[in-house]
Amino acid sequence: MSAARILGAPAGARHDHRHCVGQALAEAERACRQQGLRLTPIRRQVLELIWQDHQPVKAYDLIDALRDRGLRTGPPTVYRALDFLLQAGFIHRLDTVNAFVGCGAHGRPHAGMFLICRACGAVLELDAPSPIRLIGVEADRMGFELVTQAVEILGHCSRCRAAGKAVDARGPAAREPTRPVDPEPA
Amino acid sequence: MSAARILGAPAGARHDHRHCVGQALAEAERACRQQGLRLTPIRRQVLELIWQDHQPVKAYDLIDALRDRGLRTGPPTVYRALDFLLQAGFIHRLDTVNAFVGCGAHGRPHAGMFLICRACGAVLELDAPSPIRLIGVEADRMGFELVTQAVEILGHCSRCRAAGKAVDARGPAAREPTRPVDPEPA
DNA sequence: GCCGAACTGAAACGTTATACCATTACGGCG
DNA sequence: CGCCGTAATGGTATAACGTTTCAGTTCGGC
Repeated sequence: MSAARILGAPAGARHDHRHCVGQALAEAERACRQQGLRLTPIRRQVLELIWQDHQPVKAYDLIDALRDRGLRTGPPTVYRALDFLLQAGFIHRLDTVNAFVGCGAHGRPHAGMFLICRACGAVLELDAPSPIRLIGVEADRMGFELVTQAVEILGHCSRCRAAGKAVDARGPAAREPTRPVDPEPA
Repeated sequence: MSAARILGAPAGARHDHRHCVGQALAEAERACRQQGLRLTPIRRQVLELIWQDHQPVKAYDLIDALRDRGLRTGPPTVYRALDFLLQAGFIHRLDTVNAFVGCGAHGRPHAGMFLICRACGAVLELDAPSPIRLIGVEADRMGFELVTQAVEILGHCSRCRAAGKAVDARGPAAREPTRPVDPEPA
Protein backbone atom coordinates (compact mmCIF):
# COMPACT_ATOMS: atom_id res chain seq x y z
CA MET A 1 0.00 0.00 0.00
CA SER A 2 1.33 3.38 -0.94
CA ALA A 3 1.62 5.69 2.01
CA ALA A 4 -0.02 9.05 1.83
CA ARG A 5 2.18 11.94 0.90
CA ILE A 6 1.89 15.32 2.48
CA LEU A 7 1.02 17.99 -0.04
CA GLY A 8 2.14 21.33 1.22
CA ALA A 9 3.52 21.93 4.66
CA PRO A 10 1.35 21.94 7.76
CA ALA A 11 0.69 25.19 9.51
CA GLY A 12 3.36 25.97 12.01
CA ALA A 13 5.76 23.44 10.61
CA ARG A 14 9.21 24.88 10.20
CA HIS A 15 9.55 25.99 6.65
CA ASP A 16 10.17 29.13 4.73
CA HIS A 17 6.66 29.91 3.78
CA ARG A 18 7.59 32.52 1.21
CA HIS A 19 8.86 29.54 -0.68
CA CYS A 20 5.39 27.97 -0.71
CA VAL A 21 3.82 31.17 -1.94
CA GLY A 22 6.44 31.85 -4.56
CA GLN A 23 6.33 28.34 -5.85
CA ALA A 24 2.56 28.29 -6.03
CA LEU A 25 2.44 31.56 -7.91
CA ALA A 26 5.19 30.57 -10.28
CA GLU A 27 3.52 27.26 -10.99
CA ALA A 28 0.20 29.00 -11.60
CA GLU A 29 1.81 31.43 -14.02
CA ARG A 30 3.55 28.63 -15.83
CA ALA A 31 0.37 26.57 -16.10
CA CYS A 32 -1.67 29.52 -17.31
CA ARG A 33 0.85 30.41 -19.96
CA GLN A 34 0.94 26.86 -21.13
CA GLN A 35 -2.82 26.43 -21.25
CA GLY A 36 -3.72 29.83 -22.55
CA LEU A 37 -5.47 30.84 -19.33
CA ARG A 38 -5.25 34.34 -17.94
CA LEU A 39 -3.94 34.87 -14.46
CA THR A 40 -5.28 38.38 -14.10
CA PRO A 41 -4.23 40.68 -11.26
CA ILE A 42 -7.27 39.89 -9.17
CA ARG A 43 -6.92 36.17 -9.64
CA ARG A 44 -3.27 36.41 -8.81
CA GLN A 45 -3.90 38.37 -5.65
CA VAL A 46 -6.60 35.99 -4.51
CA LEU A 47 -4.28 33.06 -5.05
CA GLU A 48 -1.55 34.84 -3.17
CA LEU A 49 -3.86 35.60 -0.26
CA ILE A 50 -5.03 32.03 -0.10
CA TRP A 51 -1.44 30.91 0.10
CA GLN A 52 -0.74 33.37 2.90
CA ASP A 53 -0.62 30.41 5.23
CA HIS A 54 -1.97 26.90 5.43
CA GLN A 55 -5.18 27.94 7.06
CA PRO A 56 -8.28 27.80 4.94
CA VAL A 57 -9.46 31.23 3.86
CA LYS A 58 -13.07 32.32 3.64
CA ALA A 59 -14.46 34.22 0.72
CA TYR A 60 -15.46 37.30 2.67
CA ASP A 61 -12.11 37.42 4.39
CA LEU A 62 -10.62 37.67 0.93
CA ILE A 63 -12.90 40.58 0.15
CA ASP A 64 -11.73 42.33 3.29
CA ALA A 65 -8.10 41.56 2.58
CA LEU A 66 -8.41 42.92 -0.92
CA ARG A 67 -10.01 46.06 0.41
CA ASP A 68 -7.07 46.44 2.76
CA ARG A 69 -4.92 46.36 -0.32
CA GLY A 70 -6.94 49.14 -1.83
CA LEU A 71 -9.16 47.07 -4.11
CA ARG A 72 -12.88 47.47 -3.63
CA THR A 73 -14.08 44.19 -5.04
CA GLY A 74 -17.55 42.85 -4.44
CA PRO A 75 -18.45 39.26 -3.70
CA PRO A 76 -19.05 38.31 -7.35
CA THR A 77 -15.56 39.34 -8.37
CA VAL A 78 -13.98 37.27 -5.65
CA TYR A 79 -16.18 34.28 -6.31
CA ARG A 80 -15.35 34.48 -9.99
CA ALA A 81 -11.68 34.46 -9.19
CA LEU A 82 -12.22 31.53 -6.87
CA ASP A 83 -14.13 29.65 -9.54
CA PHE A 84 -11.32 30.20 -11.97
CA LEU A 85 -8.73 28.99 -9.50
CA LEU A 86 -10.84 25.97 -8.65
CA GLN A 87 -11.36 25.10 -12.30
CA ALA A 88 -7.68 25.44 -12.96
CA GLY A 89 -6.94 23.24 -9.99
CA PHE A 90 -4.88 25.82 -8.11
CA ILE A 91 -7.01 25.71 -5.00
CA HIS A 92 -9.47 23.42 -3.27
CA ARG A 93 -12.73 24.19 -1.59
CA LEU A 94 -13.44 22.69 1.82
CA ASP A 95 -17.16 22.20 2.13
CA THR A 96 -17.18 21.39 5.81
CA VAL A 97 -15.83 24.82 6.67
CA ASN A 98 -16.85 26.89 3.64
CA ALA A 99 -13.31 27.91 2.88
CA PHE A 100 -10.50 27.56 0.39
CA VAL A 101 -6.92 26.34 0.51
CA GLY A 102 -4.12 26.27 -1.99
CA CYS A 103 -3.60 23.01 -3.77
CA GLY A 104 -0.27 21.49 -2.90
CA ALA A 105 0.04 19.37 -5.98
CA HIS A 106 -1.09 21.25 -9.01
CA GLY A 107 -0.48 19.44 -12.23
CA ARG A 108 0.14 16.11 -10.67
CA PRO A 109 -3.00 14.05 -10.48
CA HIS A 110 -3.71 13.41 -6.84
CA ALA A 111 -6.33 11.95 -4.61
CA GLY A 112 -7.13 14.75 -2.23
CA MET A 113 -7.97 14.10 1.36
CA PHE A 114 -7.95 16.86 3.93
CA LEU A 115 -7.19 16.77 7.63
CA ILE A 116 -8.77 19.78 9.25
CA CYS A 117 -7.86 20.65 12.81
CA ARG A 118 -10.73 21.93 14.89
CA ALA A 119 -8.46 23.53 17.41
CA CYS A 120 -6.16 25.60 15.22
CA GLY A 121 -7.95 25.43 11.89
CA ALA A 122 -4.91 24.26 9.99
CA VAL A 123 -5.42 22.03 7.01
CA LEU A 124 -3.19 19.28 5.79
CA GLU A 125 -3.74 18.00 2.30
CA LEU A 126 -2.74 14.41 1.79
CA ASP A 127 -2.36 12.51 -1.38
CA ALA A 128 -3.90 9.30 -0.17
CA PRO A 129 -4.37 7.02 -3.13
CA SER A 130 -5.36 3.94 -1.19
CA PRO A 131 -8.53 5.08 0.52
CA ILE A 132 -9.55 7.16 -2.44
CA ARG A 133 -9.14 4.23 -4.75
CA LEU A 134 -11.26 2.09 -2.46
CA ILE A 135 -13.92 4.75 -2.49
CA GLY A 136 -13.90 4.54 -6.25
CA VAL A 137 -14.26 0.78 -6.06
CA GLU A 138 -17.29 1.05 -3.80
CA ALA A 139 -18.90 3.66 -5.99
CA ASP A 140 -18.28 1.54 -9.03
CA ARG A 141 -19.83 -1.45 -7.36
CA MET A 142 -23.04 0.52 -7.05
CA GLY A 143 -22.96 1.49 -10.70
CA PHE A 144 -22.18 5.02 -9.70
CA GLU A 145 -20.08 7.20 -11.95
CA LEU A 146 -17.73 9.22 -9.80
CA VAL A 147 -17.22 12.80 -10.91
CA THR A 148 -15.50 14.24 -7.89
CA GLN A 149 -15.30 13.59 -4.22
CA ALA A 150 -14.94 15.45 -0.98
CA VAL A 151 -13.03 13.67 1.74
CA GLU A 152 -12.66 15.92 4.74
CA ILE A 153 -11.52 14.68 8.10
CA LEU A 154 -12.19 16.74 11.19
CA GLY A 155 -10.21 16.25 14.36
CA HIS A 156 -7.11 17.44 16.12
CA CYS A 157 -3.69 17.79 14.62
CA SER A 158 -0.60 16.45 16.33
CA ARG A 159 0.59 19.88 17.42
CA CYS A 160 -2.67 20.79 19.10
CA ARG A 161 -2.87 17.40 20.75
CA ALA A 162 0.61 17.89 22.12
CA ALA A 163 -0.32 21.35 23.30
CA GLY A 164 -3.37 19.96 25.05
CA LYS A 165 -5.66 22.04 22.91
CA ALA A 166 -7.74 19.07 21.97
CA VAL A 167 -10.49 20.35 24.22
CA ASP A 168 -11.89 21.98 21.18
CA ALA A 169 -13.70 25.15 22.15
CA ARG A 170 -16.41 24.22 19.71
CA GLY A 171 -14.47 26.36 17.40
CA PRO A 172 -14.43 25.63 13.74
CA ALA A 173 -17.25 23.50 12.54
CA ALA A 174 -18.63 21.40 15.32
CA ARG A 175 -20.37 18.41 13.86
CA GLU A 176 -22.26 15.47 15.10
CA PRO A 177 -20.22 12.97 17.02
CA THR A 178 -18.89 10.25 14.87
CA ARG A 179 -20.15 6.84 15.65
CA PRO A 180 -17.29 4.62 16.47
CA VAL A 181 -15.78 3.57 13.25
CA ASP A 182 -14.24 0.64 14.98
CA PRO A 183 -11.83 -1.25 12.91
CA GLU A 184 -13.63 -4.30 14.07
CA PRO A 185 -15.77 -6.96 12.57
CA ALA A 186 -14.34 -6.79 9.12
CA MET B 1 -12.64 -7.40 2.87
CA SER B 2 -16.20 -6.49 3.65
CA ALA B 3 -18.22 -5.09 0.81
CA ALA B 4 -20.12 -1.91 1.37
CA ARG B 5 -23.68 -2.32 2.50
CA ILE B 6 -26.45 -0.09 1.32
CA LEU B 7 -28.05 1.79 4.17
CA GLY B 8 -31.55 2.77 3.26
CA ALA B 9 -33.01 2.28 -0.16
CA PRO B 10 -32.04 4.39 -3.12
CA ALA B 11 -34.50 6.87 -4.47
CA GLY B 12 -36.77 5.34 -7.00
CA ALA B 13 -35.94 1.82 -5.97
CA ARG B 14 -39.03 -0.30 -5.55
CA HIS B 15 -39.88 -0.37 -1.91
CA ASP B 16 -42.72 0.57 0.35
CA HIS B 17 -41.39 3.82 1.56
CA ARG B 18 -43.88 4.17 4.37
CA HIS B 19 -41.97 1.31 5.84
CA CYS B 20 -38.77 3.37 5.86
CA VAL B 21 -40.49 6.29 7.53
CA GLY B 22 -42.30 4.19 10.07
CA GLN B 23 -39.22 2.26 10.95
CA ALA B 24 -37.09 5.38 11.30
CA LEU B 25 -39.62 7.06 13.57
CA ALA B 26 -40.11 3.97 15.67
CA GLU B 27 -36.39 3.53 16.07
CA ALA B 28 -35.99 7.19 17.03
CA GLU B 29 -38.70 6.89 19.63
CA ARG B 30 -37.17 3.76 21.03
CA ALA B 31 -33.69 5.28 21.20
CA CYS B 32 -34.95 8.47 22.83
CA ARG B 33 -36.86 6.57 25.46
CA GLN B 34 -33.85 4.48 26.19
CA GLN B 35 -31.42 7.38 26.40
CA GLY B 36 -33.69 9.81 28.13
CA LEU B 37 -33.87 12.14 25.13
CA ARG B 38 -37.02 13.93 24.14
CA LEU B 39 -38.44 13.47 20.71
CA THR B 40 -40.65 16.54 20.84
CA PRO B 41 -43.37 17.18 18.26
CA ILE B 42 -41.21 19.51 16.20
CA ARG B 43 -38.26 17.18 16.21
CA ARG B 44 -40.51 14.34 15.26
CA GLN B 45 -42.06 16.24 12.39
CA VAL B 46 -38.68 17.34 11.10
CA LEU B 47 -37.45 13.77 11.18
CA GLU B 48 -40.57 12.62 9.41
CA LEU B 49 -40.17 15.26 6.71
CA ILE B 50 -36.55 14.34 6.17
CA TRP B 51 -37.57 10.74 5.69
CA GLN B 52 -40.20 11.76 3.18
CA ASP B 53 -37.96 10.32 0.50
CA HIS B 54 -34.31 9.59 -0.05
CA GLN B 55 -33.54 13.00 -1.40
CA PRO B 56 -31.60 15.33 0.85
CA VAL B 57 -33.79 18.02 2.34
CA LYS B 58 -32.73 21.62 2.86
CA ALA B 59 -33.39 23.53 6.05
CA TYR B 60 -35.57 26.19 4.50
CA ASP B 61 -37.61 23.59 2.67
CA LEU B 62 -38.35 22.15 6.07
CA ILE B 63 -39.51 25.52 7.28
CA ASP B 64 -41.85 25.78 4.30
CA ALA B 65 -43.09 22.25 4.76
CA LEU B 66 -43.80 22.90 8.42
CA ARG B 67 -45.68 26.03 7.51
CA ASP B 68 -47.78 23.98 5.11
CA ARG B 69 -48.64 21.82 8.08
CA GLY B 70 -49.77 24.85 9.99
CA LEU B 71 -46.64 25.40 12.08
CA ARG B 72 -45.01 28.76 11.73
CA THR B 73 -41.50 27.95 12.83
CA GLY B 74 -38.54 30.21 12.28
CA PRO B 75 -35.09 29.12 11.17
CA PRO B 76 -33.68 28.73 14.69
CA THR B 77 -36.35 26.27 15.69
CA VAL B 78 -35.69 24.11 12.69
CA TYR B 79 -31.94 24.30 13.09
CA ARG B 80 -32.26 23.32 16.72
CA ALA B 81 -34.32 20.31 15.77
CA LEU B 82 -31.74 19.42 13.13
CA ASP B 83 -28.92 19.76 15.65
CA PHE B 84 -30.71 17.45 18.02
CA LEU B 85 -31.30 14.87 15.32
CA LEU B 86 -27.67 15.11 14.23
CA GLN B 87 -26.40 14.71 17.77
CA ALA B 88 -28.64 11.74 18.30
CA GLY B 89 -27.42 10.23 15.06
CA PHE B 90 -30.84 10.07 13.41
CA ILE B 91 -29.82 12.10 10.40
CA HIS B 92 -26.71 13.11 8.52
CA ARG B 93 -25.70 16.42 7.13
CA LEU B 94 -24.32 16.57 3.61
CA ASP B 95 -21.91 19.46 3.45
CA THR B 96 -21.45 19.46 -0.29
CA VAL B 97 -25.11 20.21 -0.85
CA ASN B 98 -26.10 21.87 2.42
CA ALA B 99 -28.82 19.38 3.12
CA PHE B 100 -29.88 16.59 5.41
CA VAL B 101 -30.83 12.94 4.98
CA GLY B 102 -32.10 10.30 7.31
CA CYS B 103 -29.52 7.92 8.69
CA GLY B 104 -30.12 4.41 7.47
CA ALA B 105 -28.30 2.70 10.26
CA HIS B 106 -29.05 4.34 13.54
CA GLY B 107 -27.57 2.55 16.49
CA ARG B 108 -25.30 0.34 14.51
CA PRO B 109 -21.85 1.78 14.18
CA HIS B 110 -21.21 2.52 10.56
CA ALA B 111 -18.73 4.23 8.36
CA GLY B 112 -20.78 6.67 6.39
CA MET B 113 -20.04 7.39 2.80
CA PHE B 114 -22.52 9.13 0.56
CA LEU B 115 -23.07 8.83 -3.15
CA ILE B 116 -24.85 11.95 -4.35
CA CYS B 117 -26.30 12.02 -7.83
CA ARG B 118 -25.93 15.33 -9.57
CA ALA B 119 -28.66 14.57 -12.04
CA CYS B 120 -31.51 13.49 -9.78
CA GLY B 121 -30.20 14.55 -6.39
CA ALA B 122 -30.75 11.16 -4.80
CA VAL B 123 -28.41 10.07 -2.07
CA LEU B 124 -27.23 6.61 -1.27
CA GLU B 125 -25.64 6.01 2.08
CA LEU B 126 -23.13 3.21 2.11
CA ASP B 127 -21.55 1.53 5.03
CA ALA B 128 -18.09 1.25 3.58
CA PRO B 129 -15.75 0.16 6.32
CA SER B 130 -12.78 -0.49 4.10
CA PRO B 131 -12.09 2.97 2.71
CA ILE B 132 -13.11 4.64 5.92
CA ARG B 133 -10.77 2.49 7.91
CA LEU B 134 -7.96 3.34 5.54
CA ILE B 135 -8.73 6.99 5.99
CA GLY B 136 -8.34 6.47 9.70
CA VAL B 137 -5.03 4.80 9.14
CA GLU B 138 -3.72 7.71 7.11
CA ALA B 139 -4.92 10.22 9.66
CA ASP B 140 -3.32 8.23 12.41
CA ARG B 141 -0.07 8.11 10.53
CA MET B 142 -0.03 11.89 10.63
CA GLY B 143 -0.64 11.95 14.35
CA PHE B 144 -4.09 13.29 13.67
CA GLU B 145 -6.92 12.44 16.02
CA LEU B 146 -10.00 11.78 13.94
CA VAL B 147 -13.22 13.14 15.38
CA THR B 148 -15.53 12.82 12.45
CA GLN B 149 -15.31 12.66 8.71
CA ALA B 150 -17.28 13.72 5.68
CA VAL B 151 -16.95 11.48 2.69
CA GLU B 152 -19.22 12.65 -0.07
CA ILE B 153 -19.00 11.39 -3.61
CA LEU B 154 -20.56 13.40 -6.39
CA GLY B 155 -21.41 11.81 -9.69
CA HIS B 156 -24.19 10.04 -11.49
CA CYS B 157 -26.24 7.17 -10.17
CA SER B 158 -26.89 4.06 -12.19
CA ARG B 159 -30.49 5.01 -12.96
CA CYS B 160 -29.58 8.40 -14.35
CA ARG B 161 -26.74 6.94 -16.35
CA ALA B 162 -29.11 4.41 -17.85
CA ALA B 163 -31.57 7.17 -18.60
CA GLY B 164 -28.86 9.19 -20.29
CA LYS B 165 -29.23 12.00 -17.84
CA ALA B 166 -25.56 12.07 -17.10
CA VAL B 167 -25.27 15.31 -18.99
CA ASP B 168 -25.64 17.05 -15.73
CA ALA B 169 -27.29 20.40 -16.24
CA ARG B 170 -24.84 21.86 -13.74
CA GLY B 171 -27.59 21.17 -11.35
CA PRO B 172 -26.80 20.32 -7.75
CA ALA B 173 -23.43 21.44 -6.61
CA ALA B 174 -21.05 21.71 -9.49
CA ARG B 175 -17.53 21.40 -8.26
CA GLU B 176 -14.12 21.59 -9.70
CA PRO B 177 -13.01 18.68 -11.79
CA THR B 178 -10.87 16.16 -9.98
CA ARG B 179 -8.18 16.23 -12.58
CA PRO B 180 -6.48 19.37 -13.71
CA VAL B 181 -8.65 21.18 -16.14
CA ASP B 182 -8.31 20.37 -19.79
CA PRO B 183 -6.58 22.99 -21.79
CA GLU B 184 -9.23 24.58 -23.88
CA PRO B 185 -7.92 24.41 -27.39
CA ALA B 186 -9.00 27.54 -29.09
C1' DG C 1 -8.87 51.15 -35.34
C1' DC C 2 -12.43 47.58 -34.86
C1' DC C 3 -14.56 43.43 -33.09
C1' DG C 4 -15.74 39.74 -30.06
C1' DA C 5 -14.63 37.42 -26.01
C1' DA C 6 -13.18 37.57 -21.54
C1' DC C 7 -12.86 40.05 -17.46
C1' DT C 8 -14.35 43.46 -13.88
C1' DG C 9 -17.51 46.63 -10.99
C1' DA C 10 -21.63 47.48 -8.53
C1' DA C 11 -26.23 46.85 -6.74
C1' DA C 12 -29.56 43.88 -5.56
C1' DC C 13 -31.09 39.64 -4.36
C1' DG C 14 -31.31 34.73 -2.68
C1' DT C 15 -29.85 31.28 0.53
C1' DT C 16 -28.00 29.45 4.78
C1' DA C 17 -27.19 30.02 9.65
C1' DT C 18 -26.93 32.37 14.17
C1' DA C 19 -27.65 36.03 17.97
C1' DC C 20 -30.66 37.66 20.96
C1' DC C 21 -34.28 37.72 24.08
C1' DA C 22 -38.79 36.50 25.68
C1' DT C 23 -41.79 32.71 26.71
C1' DT C 24 -43.43 28.16 27.70
C1' DA C 25 -43.20 23.15 29.07
C1' DC C 26 -41.09 19.71 32.19
C1' DG C 27 -39.16 17.59 36.38
C1' DG C 28 -37.55 17.66 41.01
C1' DC C 29 -38.37 19.26 45.65
C1' DG C 30 -39.79 21.54 50.02
C1' DC D 1 -49.46 22.64 45.60
C1' DG D 2 -46.03 26.28 44.57
C1' DC D 3 -41.29 27.16 43.53
C1' DC D 4 -37.34 26.82 40.78
C1' DG D 5 -33.84 25.26 37.42
C1' DT D 6 -33.31 23.35 32.93
C1' DA D 7 -34.67 22.35 28.38
C1' DA D 8 -37.27 23.56 24.51
C1' DT D 9 -39.62 26.87 21.68
C1' DG D 10 -41.10 31.37 19.23
C1' DG D 11 -39.93 35.46 16.66
C1' DT D 12 -37.24 39.16 14.95
C1' DA D 13 -33.26 40.65 13.31
C1' DT D 14 -28.96 40.06 11.36
C1' DA D 15 -24.75 37.73 10.11
C1' DA D 16 -22.51 34.83 6.76
C1' DC D 17 -22.37 32.86 2.32
C1' DG D 18 -23.30 32.91 -2.56
C1' DT D 19 -25.67 34.28 -7.14
C1' DT D 20 -28.04 37.10 -10.62
C1' DT D 21 -27.93 40.83 -13.52
C1' DC D 22 -26.29 44.16 -16.29
C1' DA D 23 -23.29 47.70 -17.61
C1' DG D 24 -18.66 48.94 -18.57
C1' DT D 25 -13.76 47.85 -19.54
C1' DT D 26 -9.74 45.42 -21.15
C1' DC D 27 -7.42 42.26 -24.10
C1' DG D 28 -5.98 39.72 -28.15
C1' DG D 29 -6.53 39.12 -32.97
C1' DC D 30 -7.54 40.98 -37.46
